[in-house]
Amino acid sequence: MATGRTHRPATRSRGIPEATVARLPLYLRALTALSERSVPTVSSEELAAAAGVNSAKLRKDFSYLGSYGTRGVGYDVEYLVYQISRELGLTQDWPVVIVGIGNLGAALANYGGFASRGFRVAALIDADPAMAGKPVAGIPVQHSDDLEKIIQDNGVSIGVIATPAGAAQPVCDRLVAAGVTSILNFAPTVLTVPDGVDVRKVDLSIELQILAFHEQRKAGEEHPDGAAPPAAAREESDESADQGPDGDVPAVMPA
Amino acid sequence: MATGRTHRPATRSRGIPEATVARLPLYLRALTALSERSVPTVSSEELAAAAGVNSAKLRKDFSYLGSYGTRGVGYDVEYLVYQISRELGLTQDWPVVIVGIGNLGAALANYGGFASRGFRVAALIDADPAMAGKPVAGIPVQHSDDLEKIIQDNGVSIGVIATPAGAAQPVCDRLVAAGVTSILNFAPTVLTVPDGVDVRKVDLSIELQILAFHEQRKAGEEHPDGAAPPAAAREESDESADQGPDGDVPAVMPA
DNA sequence: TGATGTGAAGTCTTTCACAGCG
DNA sequence: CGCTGTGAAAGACTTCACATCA
Repeated sequence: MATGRTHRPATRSRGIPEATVARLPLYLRALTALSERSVPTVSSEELAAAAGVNSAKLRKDFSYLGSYGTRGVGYDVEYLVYQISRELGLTQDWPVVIVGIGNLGAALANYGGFASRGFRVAALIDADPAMAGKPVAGIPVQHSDDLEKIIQDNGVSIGVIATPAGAAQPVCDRLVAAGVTSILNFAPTVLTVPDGVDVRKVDLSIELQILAFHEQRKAGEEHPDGAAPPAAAREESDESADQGPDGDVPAVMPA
Repeated sequence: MATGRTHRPATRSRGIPEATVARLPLYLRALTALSERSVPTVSSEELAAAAGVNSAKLRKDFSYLGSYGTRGVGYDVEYLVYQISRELGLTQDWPVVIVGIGNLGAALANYGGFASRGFRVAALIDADPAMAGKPVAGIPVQHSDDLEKIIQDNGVSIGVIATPAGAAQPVCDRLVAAGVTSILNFAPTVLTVPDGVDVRKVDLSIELQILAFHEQRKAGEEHPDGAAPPAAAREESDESADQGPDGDVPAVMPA
């Protein structure tokens, strides 16, 4: 998931497994929906279904947080929402900067889910002087010359990189030097950061390639030519989360 | 709601571990960069560094594909590019539809990495009649009434959902019914699909929350001192470190 | 000689299955 | 009685370390 390139070992966080941390937002979303419907309690079974995981996993996950349920009853929705929010650090405000206000950066700036939970777009930064001052999603774009000052003035510790691949590492370096310790990278490139800095990547291209891999398999197994199909051609489904790096590769095809 | 959730057994595809599949695109990207620089061969060490993984992992990953290296020398770049491309199914054309042409959908449509590698945006679909006919990224948006026909006419098996959360499941259902078997979901919601359909999700909000979790820990563990110094990125102790002080204020929850 | 390929060991994650509490 | 919480078992993934071979 993240952290310095210098392969960091198991980054267990305060005893909570990374896999569990990655699911907490999922649970939180499901719980929030229940909360809005004024549902008072949920069983692990119900909540698990809503979050798309199995109930044993969910209970195990929650066990890392503490014993927040009631046997024979389930979990108190409001209480759990609060506990998970706190665990995730969402009870505080996180100013975020987005660097690279192109199509994607602008879409991210406009994305509602951003501001929704503790995250606040503190500034938009772009290297193009022509963009400076132009408002995007109601926020004026600032020039990257002022990146360091912007980070410091706003106490930003989370940065989102939505620049072209080539600009990503330099931007990353500047963000880190200015004090950013968490980066969400949308550029199709691997970022190198010092220890203590977390990087998560989101990469359309990688996700598509993974889908293509499975898709190819399905096609191959479905109707195996004219022979008898090996069992049924099913499997997998479910959903997944995760990050994904990489990005650009023309299809070459030597012999 | 068929939650065919009954544990899908395999997490492996054709003997290739899922974790490995997820890294192949990374290797491919690194290899392509080398190829463009006309580098003839790479060692596992070099390639691993470029892809941001460790060399043992990379060698193990490649071992699932076959023995494509030469002892004492390394891997032939062009040959590996081809082998991985083939394994990922990138030697064929994958028509893709994007449903939901809002800020994000439009950004995705414009994203170059899309078309670059075997993936081709076959159609853009939106529910807003006002969008119909309007070209985005040079492709005219079509109305969702015609979704099924569009899927079938173009032989689409991969769909990208960039609609608001509420529309995602219905759109997903229609895509699947029309023949789509792989879905990349950008909507912040859990999709339920029948077995045999793959879903991968990309969720900004979840990624940020995961970062916030770690960020919060850094701040708390830093120097159990006063305020947290920004610039100096402290590192997290690797390994174990089970003990996370984090004596957060025992929270009382909101009623 | 030098780097791959790979059993084996180690670590993390998921799942099972049931004790135990409300 | 129902559902949580959790040891224990199973499984997946990573890392080690070295035999192996070009």
